[in-house]
Amino acid sequence: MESSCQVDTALEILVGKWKHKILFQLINHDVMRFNELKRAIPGITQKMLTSQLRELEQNDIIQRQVYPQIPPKVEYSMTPYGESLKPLLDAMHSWGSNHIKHLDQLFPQTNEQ
Amino acid sequence: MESSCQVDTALEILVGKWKHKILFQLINHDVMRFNELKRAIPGITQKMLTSQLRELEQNDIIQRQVYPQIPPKVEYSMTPYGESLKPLLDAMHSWGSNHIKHLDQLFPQTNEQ
DNA sequence: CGGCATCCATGACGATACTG
DNA sequence: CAGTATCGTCATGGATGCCG
Repeated sequence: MESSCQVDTALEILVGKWKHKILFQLINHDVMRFNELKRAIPGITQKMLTSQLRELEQNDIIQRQVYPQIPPKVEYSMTPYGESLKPLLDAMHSWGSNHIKHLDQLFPQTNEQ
Repeated sequence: MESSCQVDTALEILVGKWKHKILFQLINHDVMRFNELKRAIPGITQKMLTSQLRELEQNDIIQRQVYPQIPPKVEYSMTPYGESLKPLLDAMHSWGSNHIKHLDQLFPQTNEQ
């Protein structure tokens, strides 16, 4: 286990343009259905939502509960283990917010989105 | 300043397959020259190293010191502000390491690299 | 030594249509 | 409702060559 950089491991869970947004929703809502997530994350396509959910599920970050009925019903929620990501996400959010301010001090003119 | 997700901001500093490896080196070495970094990060190309260093510099994470001499000498180091990333990187590394173990418990057979 | 310019491969991501 | 399948696009990253 080369300890050089398990940062990659953590990053792989979070990058992808959508994963952390999905997690943000699930952390704050406990349980959400597929379309509920889709509605909550503007711009995401079914394809992306599906694939990202699958990856998060495979990493035991979220869990998927299927109700075999018509119409189908699928619920997503954080796993207990997945909750361990919250402090990290909070820390990143916090650092990110501060970074915006920092850049603002450095370049007062520019407006970074 | 929509607070929905400044996680992106933090991620943008760290993703890119190389940025956090560069930071890892600079955090542990104080000052490094261009080729020193290149040697320390197996597989990286000049192009990538250059571009990533530029981006980190623009975000005030690292600083670049040029010595106008022949042959050229350029030194890179963390900025004081850049040091504020260290706790975050440590937390990510720590979580990542633990995640490897966690996956190992879930899927004892598989060997994730 | 420390770059920059150019070209190219890959895969992440998006748009759209179809299905149980 | 919650997907799968297919196709297209574009940014990221890689290989190579030239330069002060």
